[in-house]
Amino acid sequence: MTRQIGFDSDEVIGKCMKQFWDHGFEKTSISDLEACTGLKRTSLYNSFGKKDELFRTVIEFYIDTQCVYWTDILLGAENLVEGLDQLMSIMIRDNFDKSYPTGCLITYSAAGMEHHCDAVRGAINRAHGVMIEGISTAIRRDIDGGLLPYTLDVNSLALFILNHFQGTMVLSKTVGNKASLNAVKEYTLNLVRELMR
Amino acid sequence: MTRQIGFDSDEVIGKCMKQFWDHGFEKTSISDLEACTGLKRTSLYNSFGKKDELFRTVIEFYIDTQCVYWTDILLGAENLVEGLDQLMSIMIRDNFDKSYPTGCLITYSAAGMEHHCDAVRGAINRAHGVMIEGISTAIRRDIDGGLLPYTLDVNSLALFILNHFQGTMVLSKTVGNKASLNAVKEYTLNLVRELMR
DNA sequence: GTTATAATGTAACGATCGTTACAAAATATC
DNA sequence: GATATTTTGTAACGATCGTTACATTATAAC
Repeated sequence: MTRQIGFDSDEVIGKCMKQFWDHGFEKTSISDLEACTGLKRTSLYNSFGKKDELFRTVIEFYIDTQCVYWTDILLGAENLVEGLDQLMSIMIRDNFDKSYPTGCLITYSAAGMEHHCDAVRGAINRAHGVMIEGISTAIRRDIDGGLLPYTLDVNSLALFILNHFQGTMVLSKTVGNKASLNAVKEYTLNLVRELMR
Repeated sequence: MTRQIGFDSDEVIGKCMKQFWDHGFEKTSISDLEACTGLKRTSLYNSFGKKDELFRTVIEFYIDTQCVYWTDILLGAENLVEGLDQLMSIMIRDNFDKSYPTGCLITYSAAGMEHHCDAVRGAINRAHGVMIEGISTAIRRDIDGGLLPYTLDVNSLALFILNHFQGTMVLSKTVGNKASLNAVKEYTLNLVRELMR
């Protein structure tokens, strides 16, 4: 009975995500979003609401793709150390892959936490929650397998690892050097290995 | 021969610093700076140049006060572990002190690195450099004192510690909880303690 | 007190921002 | 093919942005 929408929603969200990821919320204008999606602002507003709401949708999309991509690597490995090694290597590699934005959309957004509306702040917190949950699952699996002591505080170790991730996402903006970040990686890996004895 | 300036320069820079620290570069308008300093835009432009240039000056001021405040704590302690323990505790405490902005001006600015001009990017890098230098000095002191092995790679350990700092500055925006961040701190401290054996 | 110089105050500039009103074009149902 | 409905395109809205031109006020040197 009516005209059908002429674009794939996920594809558009993906393009917006890349734009926000690259330039941040403030520095991405509606005109930028028009340019990167090929759509007119009216279509964007009709389908995704205001800039705030679109950004929230973008973060959810980021969680469903990027965060899940990361936790899948972590959980696809034999054990925590193996998974961390792979994941951190990939994070560093991707940060120097010019075809993708540097850093992390969530890290960037969390740094400007106060400027966002409740819904966006909720999404940012959810992203951290997803990462913590993925890491915690990997830790618990190793505890159950007898690789890590059952006395270990899962939450705080998971937060330590997330702390490392966030730090690396910041440093990859200033340290233009893969080797240095890989050296940092080794320290964190060694720490986890120590826990296994 | 001419009218004298009617304000203390450092005091004004300090007020601008707090504003940028709290709200970031983009979200701080010239009107905001007028409001927080009590000066008119003309005076700000006359004394400090354009927004970019003022921001650069603010970052230098941040280095000379905040970064030096941190490295002084690190170097004022008996050894690296002691210094790190004190410094991290103070960082966490200050992040929850409502009378001061949360997080770190440099972390925030580094996250949006690409949007800044060359001069500002240079200042951000210099800030990281100052921190690395401070940490490295503390490490070398322990090596010289026989507390740490002389085979230790100073640069990468310093970067690992800075990585931890940056992570914590990000997480303090989402983790509204001192105890969690202190638990993370303990992991990093234990790692450094392990290096001493 | 006159004069030169610089700080301050007022007001506006053009540009860009997010958002919306409204007309035009397109398509599924009848 | 006519009708209803929704997407698209055009254009503008008011607000705010960083910046500047210019008049005014204040002060040091003569």
